[in-house]
Amino acid sequence: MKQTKSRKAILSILRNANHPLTAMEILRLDESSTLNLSTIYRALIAFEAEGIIRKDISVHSRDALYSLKEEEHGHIIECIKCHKHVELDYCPFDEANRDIEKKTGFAIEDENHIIYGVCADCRQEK
Amino acid sequence: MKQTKSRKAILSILRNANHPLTAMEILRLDESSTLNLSTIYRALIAFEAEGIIRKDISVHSRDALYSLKEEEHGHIIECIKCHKHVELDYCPFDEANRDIEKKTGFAIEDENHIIYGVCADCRQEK
DNA sequence: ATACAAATGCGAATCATTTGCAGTTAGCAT
DNA sequence: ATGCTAACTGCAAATGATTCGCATTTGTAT
Repeated sequence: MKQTKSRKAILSILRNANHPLTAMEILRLDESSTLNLSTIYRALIAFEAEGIIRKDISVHSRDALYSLKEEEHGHIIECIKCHKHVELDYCPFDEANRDIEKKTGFAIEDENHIIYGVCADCRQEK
Repeated sequence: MKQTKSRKAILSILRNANHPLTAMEILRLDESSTLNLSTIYRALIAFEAEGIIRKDISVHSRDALYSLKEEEHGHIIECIKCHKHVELDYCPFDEANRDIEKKTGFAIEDENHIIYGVCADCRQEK
């Protein structure tokens, strides 16, 4: 995989953002305005194949979200009523994932970083 | 919400299938060949709003998967290399989800029915 | 420096999903 | 039963994120 200016810029944008980004957001966050959408998509595909980044798709929107993979990861909890996001700074699924690995032989990647639920506020309104 | 022939047919197809379906698959599984894709999509949106069905989107394909919500639910484990699907007939996240609920006040919906990993075969090939 | 595979930019193609609109129904009230 | 109306449907066209073809450029190994 070649180290190009575009790819460095994309990684840097992902690194600086503290939340997952869409391809379009990466385009807009590029200060030099030199990135091309196709290039971004192709780079993201390459990064994902390398295991450098993660791709998430929220059920409520059509576009994919990309974020750097880091050793420690948390999760985003999204309210299915008001779409509010709350961050969880640890992974509560480690144990369950190890259990699945034992039972299925799969090496679980824990790629589902968006957890859905109804937040306390929306629960009360009911 | 009106009970129409189309909607009954769609629910019946979802009920008979023992795995999540795309809108196109529902169309093809309609024996009477009377369903229309737009109708299917609109019905699925309505069902989802009612909380009757669940919508999943795999990171590796472009189309959404729909399945009836049932009291007991399992998960699909998808290999990120060969895209093979394996079904898990129970939910390994109950405990973790209860933990998140306690910590955040969210009522977790456990909507991520697709779990990603690398299957035993693909792990060996490496 | 040279060479060649990999990456890029542009526009055009894909294709699941949505939408507009005119015609049809379910289901409630009379 | 009958009528009414909002909800539903069918069709074709629009949408919009993502992908692709191809000619050109660039990174890096030799």
